[in-house]
Amino acid sequence: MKIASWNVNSLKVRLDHVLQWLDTAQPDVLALQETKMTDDVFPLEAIRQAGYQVVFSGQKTYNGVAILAKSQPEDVITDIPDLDDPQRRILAATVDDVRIIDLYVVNGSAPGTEKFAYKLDWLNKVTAFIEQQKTEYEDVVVLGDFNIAPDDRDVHDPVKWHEKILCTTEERQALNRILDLGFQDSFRYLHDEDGFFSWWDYRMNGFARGLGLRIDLILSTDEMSEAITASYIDVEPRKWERPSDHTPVVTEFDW
DNA sequence: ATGGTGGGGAACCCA
Repeated sequence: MKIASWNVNSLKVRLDHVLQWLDTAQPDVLALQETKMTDDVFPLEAIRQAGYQVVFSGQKTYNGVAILAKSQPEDVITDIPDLDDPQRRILAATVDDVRIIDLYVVNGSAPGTEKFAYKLDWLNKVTAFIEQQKTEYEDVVVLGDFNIAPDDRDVHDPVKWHEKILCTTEERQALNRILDLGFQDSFRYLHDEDGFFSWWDYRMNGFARGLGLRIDLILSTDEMSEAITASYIDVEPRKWERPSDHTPVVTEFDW
């Protein structure tokens, strides 16, 4: 089972990239973030014609998540307990008996801001939801744009980013609380080197200069993690014309 | 300390 995640930064602009990538990568599951569109204009037909079923939760202008899969995603959840939130950042569905939880984690702006407090509160509530889902479903994959670089290996310049947004101790502790529920960072399960990134700022020519962070993650339960056969970041789409600022991350399981 | 670029949508918000 091949599972992928990609923050597309507008599915309207990036639809051709997604279709192109699906055609060659052929994942069983692709979780998208930042579709930035309402459900009534979601490009259902184009995705179906590519051989994928899809469920989605979108809104105007911001956020928006979708799960594309070769099998029909079922038992869809878009809202979680104690989080009465118009922002469409959460989508859970079952694909081939694996519970897929697609997250577009709050960016958080900067430590000390209201948005940062919202990020930590949001992560707390999502962590409780993941804990609940883990009791209901045996096999769980939590993936998406976490907007957290797990540790300094995931940062091109850890000194410059020290305690900056995406790299603060509080955010990393929040991620660790999810991992402590019994998940592995599937990329780290196979690779311990630094210098692998999934996002580069559009500004200051960040991609060409290697100014990246690894903030797009695929977490798998400890048991599923033993079946990981490959985990990697596909940087190719970041080189395409008019790219997303994120590139797809992929994990393959013998599952 | 600031601002750079890109998407959305039509003046700024968000990242």
